[in-house]
Amino acid sequence: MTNQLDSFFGAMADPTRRAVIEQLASGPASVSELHAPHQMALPTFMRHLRVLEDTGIVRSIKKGRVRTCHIEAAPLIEAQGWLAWQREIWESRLERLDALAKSIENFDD
Amino acid sequence: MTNQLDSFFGAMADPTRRAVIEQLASGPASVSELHAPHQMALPTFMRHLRVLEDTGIVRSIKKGRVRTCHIEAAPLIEAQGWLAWQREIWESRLERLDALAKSIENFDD
DNA sequence: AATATAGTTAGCTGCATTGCTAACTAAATA
DNA sequence: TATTTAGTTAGCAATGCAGCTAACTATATT
Repeated sequence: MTNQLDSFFGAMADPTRRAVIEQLASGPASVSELHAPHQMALPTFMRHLRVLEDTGIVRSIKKGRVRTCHIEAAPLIEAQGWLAWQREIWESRLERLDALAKSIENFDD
Repeated sequence: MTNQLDSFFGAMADPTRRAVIEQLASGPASVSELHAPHQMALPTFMRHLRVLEDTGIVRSIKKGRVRTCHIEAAPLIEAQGWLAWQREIWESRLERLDALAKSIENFDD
């Protein structure tokens, strides 16, 4: 019952992790480059990175002593799809309500 | 620095809460109706509802002894927008890379 | 060979979250 | 008026999460 969405939304709940996504959206980066903008200690930051990797949002390859990270599209697209789906349902419902309201208005004629 | 997105994604990280959203997408419901599909004790469930309300995803009105909940579009739309924005950035980057790859291919001519 | 750099592992702390039960209020129904 | 129903409040226990430091490995650089 526990969806992929669980870990995805959990991962995105943290501003540090969202910032990492934003940075990676414009291209791959090393751990140090990703860490630079953030105040926190490196091990703490690494934990955030690992959450993103465990969720499949980020992948990385280590070459020499540098680990390069890049974004993985699928989970973000899936989450976006879920939100779009929800939205579709409630918007179509609102349209029906709207149509109902209009049909009631017509009683005035 | 703590965005609206923080609490939104945090709220959506829980499957119970996502189920509530799914249920509410097809129309308003009372607390009992929302609680019915879930095993957990009512006070526990109420806490989930409150998280959703605090985040602004759900609103509710109490009439008599019944509290009726309904969905609030704005936060979901905002989150969807954030995801779409990220996607746009990395997709345009991938397109540029693709164009670059093609221009390199042309050296064969 | 010595040093600096990049990342990693282990382990501690404090706070938030998620579950529970018990006991309560307020409104509807019999 | 007594009882049932709907929701709420208070408080406890277990767990998870986010932060830290200290100490370590492996790769470049001088």
